[in-house]
Amino acid sequence: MDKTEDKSNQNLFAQFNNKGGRAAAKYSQINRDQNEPVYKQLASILRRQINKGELRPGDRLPSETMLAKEYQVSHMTARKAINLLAEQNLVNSFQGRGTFVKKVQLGSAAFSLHGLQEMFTDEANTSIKLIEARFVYADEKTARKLKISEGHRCIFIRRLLKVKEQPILYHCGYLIFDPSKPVVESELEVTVLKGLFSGTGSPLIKWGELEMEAILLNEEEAAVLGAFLPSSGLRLEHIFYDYYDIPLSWGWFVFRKDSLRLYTKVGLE
Amino acid sequence: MDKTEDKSNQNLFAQFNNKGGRAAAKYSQINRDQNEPVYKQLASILRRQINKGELRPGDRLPSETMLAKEYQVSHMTARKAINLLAEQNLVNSFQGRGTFVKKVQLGSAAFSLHGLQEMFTDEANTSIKLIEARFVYADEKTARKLKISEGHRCIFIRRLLKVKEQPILYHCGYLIFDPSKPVVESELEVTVLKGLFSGTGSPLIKWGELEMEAILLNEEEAAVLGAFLPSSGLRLEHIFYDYYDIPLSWGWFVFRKDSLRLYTKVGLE
DNA sequence: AAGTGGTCTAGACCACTAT
DNA sequence: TAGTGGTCTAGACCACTTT
Repeated sequence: MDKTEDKSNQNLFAQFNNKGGRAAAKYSQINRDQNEPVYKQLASILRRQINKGELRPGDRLPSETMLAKEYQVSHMTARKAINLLAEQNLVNSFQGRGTFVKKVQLGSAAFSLHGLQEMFTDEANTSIKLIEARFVYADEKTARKLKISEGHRCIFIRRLLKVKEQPILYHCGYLIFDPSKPVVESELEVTVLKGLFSGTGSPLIKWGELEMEAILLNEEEAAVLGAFLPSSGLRLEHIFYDYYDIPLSWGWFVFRKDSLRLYTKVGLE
Repeated sequence: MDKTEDKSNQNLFAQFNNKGGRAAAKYSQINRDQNEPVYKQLASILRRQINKGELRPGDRLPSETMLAKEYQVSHMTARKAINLLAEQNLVNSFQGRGTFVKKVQLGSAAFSLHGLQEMFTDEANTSIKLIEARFVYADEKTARKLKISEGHRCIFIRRLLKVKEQPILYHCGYLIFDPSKPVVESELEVTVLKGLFSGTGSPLIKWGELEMEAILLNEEEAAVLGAFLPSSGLRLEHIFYDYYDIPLSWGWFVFRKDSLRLYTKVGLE
């Protein structure tokens, strides 16, 4: 049956398989006395089989019914194990056809800003300096980004984050001036920046748009960040919206190219 | 009971709530005749409540038991709805305490390379030109990246991706020369690049490491990509590993700053 | 002790795909 | 028609937190 399907590409990877097929299952069993949930154990077993090459990209996993029978678990538990692997981008399920091991996909890679969050955790060595905060009237671009009319009153702020006295991150932003919105005052506080990343910040923000791009640092940015010219950097632009979907603030973070590491993995290791 | 918990921050958002508490539930019910699964319907109802501000960041969702009772579904179905919201980064669950609406977290944002995948889908307008492919002996850096000894024989390739005759992406890479590995020949084919992104490529790759950084284009890169100097760009470095966790290839993609858009959203909209 | 999320089951039924 | 994934249930039990 599906034994033949397993055999079809076996030759290329013969070195990985001592027995082939489902004999491999015999080596790892579910341990009910263990604290780890059964579905996680089963997911680990399957992940290990993928890692070893016993299950290769394109291969079909044993059906949920088969897994349930083999490992003495219920259908729902077997499903949960497979769903876990699906969440981890290792397999794909197709109704009526089966579940298949994914090939490595560069397009599924994602660079997280988690590392940025960590910059703020080391509180003892982190300081944020408010360089400037002043009233301005919105120019054309600001008005467009914040969906206000040109000339509307705004607050423009510039801040610099230092870690161990090294300048790391330069932040500029425009806040709509509206005395009825408490976010305006609190946005000036240094804690808010940290809160934005770690999630302890203002609950007035419902959502935000982010865009990252490579830039040439301008003179001001280079000076503030202690970089030479010409020099490249990363610019992270953000617009935050409130619960009416009305923009609250628009701004951008500028990083020296060496102060933000964007690293990720694809596939399984 | 939890009604009091709801009230605690109500004042700030009074304008969003007509009744407050679970009266809101009465407006949306589960429709069993519909094709959409019950758990997705319930997740949508809760998502809508978050979107409207009836459930705000920090608020506790009704317990799974309550949801099950209110919407006449089983415990497991209510859980599945909540898990869906958790996957979408909207809520957090804590055993023994409850499930809470998340605050917007910049650190949880992630920039996907999905857009890159799309560059290759428009096959009619896409062409890949092999600029160079030649044998080289690994220098110190190449040897380190590929975990081989200096002087090991490699193949160095340079390729250019054009979309509608516009140069978009410049790819350089080193492949370990090993006649027994079929990946070497196939890596030279243009289809492989596309496959890497869309997942139809070599199943010999088990995993890969990726790093993105901002760069100043050098003369060669600027010339190939049709950019002026000085000019910034993005560099995506990659190392791919086989099923023995041995490096297969090392290389990098270079983009003009305007040809790769890294955009994402946080929170809910 | 009561309430919360988390796990697991055994069985039912459905939608889809292969044959 | 048989096999696949996908949904749903009613009830059991567990681990944890709050009161």
